[in-house]
Amino acid sequence: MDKKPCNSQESEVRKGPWTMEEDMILINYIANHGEGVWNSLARSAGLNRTGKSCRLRWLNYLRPDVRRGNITPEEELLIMELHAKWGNRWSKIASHLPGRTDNEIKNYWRTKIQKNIKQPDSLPSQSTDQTHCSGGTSTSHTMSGGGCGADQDGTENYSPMYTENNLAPEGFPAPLPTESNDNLWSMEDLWSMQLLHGD
DNA sequence: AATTTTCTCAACCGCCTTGTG
DNA sequence: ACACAAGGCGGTTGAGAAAAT
Repeated sequence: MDKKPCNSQESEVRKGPWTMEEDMILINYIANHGEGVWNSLARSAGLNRTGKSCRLRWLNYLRPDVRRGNITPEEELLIMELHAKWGNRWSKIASHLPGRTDNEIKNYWRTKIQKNIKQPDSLPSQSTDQTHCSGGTSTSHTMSGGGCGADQDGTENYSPMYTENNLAPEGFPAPLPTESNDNLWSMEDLWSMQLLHGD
């Protein structure tokens, strides 16, 4: 790791919503060079973003195998089961839901499930058995190192299953057909532009 | 039709862990 | 063994969209 703070760059670091152009740069760069070493990636790609920001953008939004759209009842059930088991270990839970990101699951939990827990009247049929885990969310940072290390099934990794009819650059899983097209304006455009720009 | 309220989601922040020199 | 930097994770917030009044 290079320990250079990269001098004045920091003052130029952009924040806030990503532009389409930035998305394209990031996608294009990763398509050609792969992920990893986010700080230098951000620099090399010419993005005035922090490595963290690039990583987040990629993982939560740009990654071609990100599955967007409604959480299915099956997924909801799984989320509740896993949450009951592990608490707020969102990334861990997400690893068992192909194409879903920890951020998405976290949001879903907070907006949908947690709300239902607070209003038992409106509980969906299956959520009755998990009210206990609302208290369990307080696992907070006790996890570090210990608890969640006991990952019985950490081996079963995330197998992208939505890779059909896609146009992805070589070596890339394809963009997923999503249930809701809200974000597709950018993703489709970006991916096709990325293809045009090629390598 | 206009305004207000509620909901959803993308992104940032701070802390912790891990890796490297 | 220690210090530093980067990566990763969970919590929180703000903006925009949708729904309700």
